[in-house]
Amino acid sequence: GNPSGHADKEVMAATVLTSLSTSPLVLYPSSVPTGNTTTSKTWKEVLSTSYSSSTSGNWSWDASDQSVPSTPSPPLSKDANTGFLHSAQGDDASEDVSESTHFMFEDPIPRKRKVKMIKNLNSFLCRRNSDSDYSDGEEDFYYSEIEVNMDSLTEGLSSLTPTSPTTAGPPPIFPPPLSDVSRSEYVGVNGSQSHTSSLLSQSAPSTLCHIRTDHAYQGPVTHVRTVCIGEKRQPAIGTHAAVNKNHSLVTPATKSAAGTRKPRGEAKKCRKVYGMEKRDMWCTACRWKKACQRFTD
DNA sequence: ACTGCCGGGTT
DNA sequence: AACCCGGCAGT
Repeated sequence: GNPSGHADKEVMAATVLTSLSTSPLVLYPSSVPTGNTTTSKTWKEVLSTSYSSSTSGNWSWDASDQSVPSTPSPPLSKDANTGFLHSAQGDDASEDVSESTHFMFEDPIPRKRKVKMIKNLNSFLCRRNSDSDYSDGEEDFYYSEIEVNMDSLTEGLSSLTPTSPTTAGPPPIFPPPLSDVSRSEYVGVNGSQSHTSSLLSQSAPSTLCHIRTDHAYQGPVTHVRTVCIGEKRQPAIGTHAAVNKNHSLVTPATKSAAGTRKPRGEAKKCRKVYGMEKRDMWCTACRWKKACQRFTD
C-alpha cells in the first residue's frame, strides 16, 4: 500500500465532492465531439441532471446520452489494471495514462488534470466502500467496472490489438458495453451497492462506472468485466460449478468421475501475473492454492 | 523448474 | 467457513 498516496487522493476527491455539492462544477465546459449524432450536453448539464434524478432514487440514463466523451474512461481502466499491476509505484502513473489515452482515443487535448480528478474521485469512492467492508473483517479490494461507448471502444481497440500475446497485464481490460439490462441488474441484485453506483455515475457520467465486489469463487462469467483486483465473499453464482477453458460446465461430479485432472488452463493466473512477492494481490483462491477465480479459462 | 490446483488438514 | 499446504500433474 501507499498511505500517503491514498491521503492525497482522498483530499483531492474530497475537494471535488465538495465542489460538486456546492456549485455545479464544469468539468468539460464545451460540447463533446463524439462523432455521434448531436449529443452536445455539457458535463455540467449531465451532472445536474444526475443529481436531480438521484433524489428520486431512480436512474434512467437515456441511451442517447451514453454517447458521452470517452476521454476519462480509459484512465480508469488503465488505472485499475496496469497501474495496479505495477502496483507499488504509487499514484503518479497518471501522466503516462493520459498520454496513452490521448493516443488511443485520438483526443487532441491532453486533459491531464481533469482526467486525474475523475480518476481520483472514483478511487475515493471505492475507498469509502471498502471502509465499510473492513468492518466486516473482510479482506477486500475492489475494481471499477466501466462501460464504454462502443464507437470509442472499437476505435481504441483497433490501435491496441489486445489479442496480441505481448500485451502485458490482466486480460480483460476492455469490457464490451453492458446492456441496460445488465446494468440495472447490478443495482437491483446488489442492493447495498446501488448508492455507490449512482454516485459514480454522477461523477463520471461518460463511463458509467460500476463498483462491484467480486467473489473469489465466482461462477461462470456471462459478461466481461474489467479486471479486477476486486473480491469479496458473497453468495456466489457458482460455488459448485466452474467453466473450463472450453467453456463447458464442469461440476464436481464431472471432475471426480473422470478421474483425470482437468486440463490446465491457458490463462495466466494470479501467481504468474502478480508474482510471489505480491501474493496479497492474488485472488483468494490462488492464495489458497485453489483454482484461480480471477483469471478463469 | 515452474505452475495450477486437488485433496485434505488446521484453525 | 476460512485458511493453509503437501503433493501431483501439466507445461
